[in-house]
Amino acid sequence: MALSHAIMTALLDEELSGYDLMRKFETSLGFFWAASHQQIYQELKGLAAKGWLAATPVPQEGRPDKIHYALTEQGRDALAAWMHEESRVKPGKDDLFVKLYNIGHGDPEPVIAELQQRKVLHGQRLALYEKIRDRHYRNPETLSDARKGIYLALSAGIRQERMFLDWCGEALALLSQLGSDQTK
Amino acid sequence: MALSHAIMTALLDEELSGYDLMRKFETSLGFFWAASHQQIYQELKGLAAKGWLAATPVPQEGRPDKIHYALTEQGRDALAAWMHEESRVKPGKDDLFVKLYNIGHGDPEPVIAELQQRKVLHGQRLALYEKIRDRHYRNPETLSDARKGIYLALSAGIRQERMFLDWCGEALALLSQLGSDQTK
DNA sequence: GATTGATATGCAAGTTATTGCATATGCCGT
DNA sequence: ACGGCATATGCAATAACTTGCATATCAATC
Repeated sequence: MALSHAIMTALLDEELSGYDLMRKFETSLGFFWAASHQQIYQELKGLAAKGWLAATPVPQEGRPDKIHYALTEQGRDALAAWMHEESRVKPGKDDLFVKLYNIGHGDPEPVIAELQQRKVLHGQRLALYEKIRDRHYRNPETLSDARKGIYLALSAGIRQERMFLDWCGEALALLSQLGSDQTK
Repeated sequence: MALSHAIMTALLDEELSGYDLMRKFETSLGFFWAASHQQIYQELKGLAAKGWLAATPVPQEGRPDKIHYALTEQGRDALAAWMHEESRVKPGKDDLFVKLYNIGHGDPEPVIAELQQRKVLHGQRLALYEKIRDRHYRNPETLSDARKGIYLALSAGIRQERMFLDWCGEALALLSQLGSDQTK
């Protein structure tokens, strides 16, 4: 249950609403942690009930009222304690790899098509991440401690996208041969 | 629900028991799809009930009886149809990246320690995967279609491990500076 | 004028995955 | 003799996550 800790981490320096958090998870945090708005709102309630977050309703005009969440002392302590626990890793899951295992037993076309889509997708993401790095994280050594951590997460994202992009190239090259000398 | 399809893919060429599958998921298939034995046994029951797998009890002496599962015609059809569906991707989740975001607000020691562990882990995995590649997948172009797919999955694994290993190096280099000029 | 999209939060039901336990036998080492 | 490990399958409870729906207002677009 580390979604709670990801949320608390996002609240280290600023108060945010569920909606704000949702957008954070769609962009920066989302590079390595996916969460839907339903999950976030539920988790926020749970964390507030536990006393790790403090909820403050913020009335608004012209748009729906929102609720600001802030880290409490207890929340900070819990987060600090969590830093000493062993990290949990859930490897990703991707149908495409299962399909690759399957490719000898049927039409390889859909897999090739998907690989081409992925190549485009990862190319776009790579460009985006590199843009962010070039704008805000030019010289990693000179960054503040907090920003060094963020830079490293970004760097992992960049490396991953580039890796996947290269691999798409290899896969398409190898499978195009296969596509051509197959009878079907 | 693509675990079912991963299982069926493993049964394309051979009958296997739940236990056999479990070991496959711990090794080769496990490179990109994680599943516990509880999940596998449950899924097998479901697939047999659906008619996609045929279960055959195999009495044994000296050890517990087992159940062999084989793909049925229906199962093959379902798998072929699934190949045309859009792939689902679940990105992985890793506490370590959340902790990196957190690193400006406390003791960076545990994160550095974990990075060192990861470096070793990914180094070992990389060596293992490369050994397999060098033994069985030397010349990708000359492989059969089915094995080309498996080679590509392996190649992705190798690239990922190498990428992560390199990144660990970058992270440790950057964070060692941080560790030294911090007062605490 | 009507649809779409952004803002903002939430319930309910279902699926998927994890954790912990349970059983039963045989082999291997000490 | 006894503990631990491999073989082999499974149940039950909980946690985590997805899917579909619901509400309400304002701004912008067609």
